Amino acid sequence: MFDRINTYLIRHANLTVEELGYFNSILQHKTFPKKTILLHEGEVCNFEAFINKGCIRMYYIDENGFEVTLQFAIEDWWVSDIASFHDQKPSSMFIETLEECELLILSPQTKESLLAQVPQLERMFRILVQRNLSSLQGRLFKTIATSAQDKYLDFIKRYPTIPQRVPQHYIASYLGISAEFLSKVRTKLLKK
Amino acid sequence: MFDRINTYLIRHANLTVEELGYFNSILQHKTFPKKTILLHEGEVCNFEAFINKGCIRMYYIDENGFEVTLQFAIEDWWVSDIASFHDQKPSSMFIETLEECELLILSPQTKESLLAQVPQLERMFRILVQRNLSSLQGRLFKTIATSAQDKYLDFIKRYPTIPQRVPQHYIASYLGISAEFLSKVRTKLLKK
DNA sequence: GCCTGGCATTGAACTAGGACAAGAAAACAA
DNA sequence: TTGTTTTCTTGTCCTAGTTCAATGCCAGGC
Repeated sequence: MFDRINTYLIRHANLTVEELGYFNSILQHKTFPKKTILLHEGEVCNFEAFINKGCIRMYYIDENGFEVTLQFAIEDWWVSDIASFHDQKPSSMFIETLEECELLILSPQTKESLLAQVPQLERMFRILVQRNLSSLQGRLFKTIATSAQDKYLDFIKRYPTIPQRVPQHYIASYLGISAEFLSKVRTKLLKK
Repeated sequence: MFDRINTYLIRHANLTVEELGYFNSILQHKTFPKKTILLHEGEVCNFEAFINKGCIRMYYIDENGFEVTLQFAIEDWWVSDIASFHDQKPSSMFIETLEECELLILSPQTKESLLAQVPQLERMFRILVQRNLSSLQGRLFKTIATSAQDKYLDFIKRYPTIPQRVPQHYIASYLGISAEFLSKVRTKLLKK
């Protein structure tokens, strides 16, 4: 049950066996069926979850019902609305399971005490957020600067396993194009 | 010289007078004329700089010379390509002064020793990056989901002082629209 | 005082991608 | 198996925003 996260932790922080054990001991293990909404817009996000198994999508919806997928997350990823979690303020996004999911969960309180007990995790989480930030920067650039086709090609190159796991129209909403147009882009690519 | 940053530090971390003094003591104070490129694409970013005075722009350029402004930064902001700075790998962005700038600079080494001396700063920097991430998430959403006009209105509301300080075509490149179209949007708004 | 180069504006022609509608094809449930 | 829902495709028409080119504007250097 803790194999994945321990492998992850060993790679990203060097903890003693006791620290690792403590980390494991405060995690809450939960499973959720497919299509469970873990966080609604307007709610406060009270989890930071490590995905042990499954696939999750984070997305926004605007006034007109238009959806933008912010992120797909699979095994070994952390999911949370960090801003909401950290400041305990209402979130403006949704988080939803796309498959049955097995999660290891930190609450704001357990995370606090974890950081108090194992201060060097502060650094691990910082680096995690930094990487996230940096990849989001690159994505914003591509979203603005490149064509639908290039964004799609880039996506399947970067995340080769995702297209097999999630409906195509969610990928469109990640790329910032309509589902119909993505379909057209794909047929054009297949003809070559 | 350290007024601004100390006000900032007191607000964001609670340091003792000695810690504050130590922080100040390792900062490198530098000024740069307008239009100085502080970081070129391909270079390793070796600064994390607090803006004491001035205005800075971070941007990407693609193969065709198309520019995307990632960020404007003014007084009280930190600027750096965090990924490049942290991993000491080549950056893919440019950082340029738009006005004469007065900066307080950390190098990778001084930042390391600062964090070693004053561990609770680890948290301050993490929160800084978290806020950044969260606002970039919101921006990506708006970039994808809203019209040019709404993006512009949102921008001037969020950053009311920026339009007076930077050329308009840079704002267009921040919003992800052409300079010409921004001009058309503006004249349309003025007619109302 | 005048020239020069960066900015902003405007218009005309064009295009990438959107919206809508309708059908086909999977996926799922019972 | 059959009905139901969700997903994917394809075509037609449409529009927000681009590109290009021309013009004017002003700020700064000498």
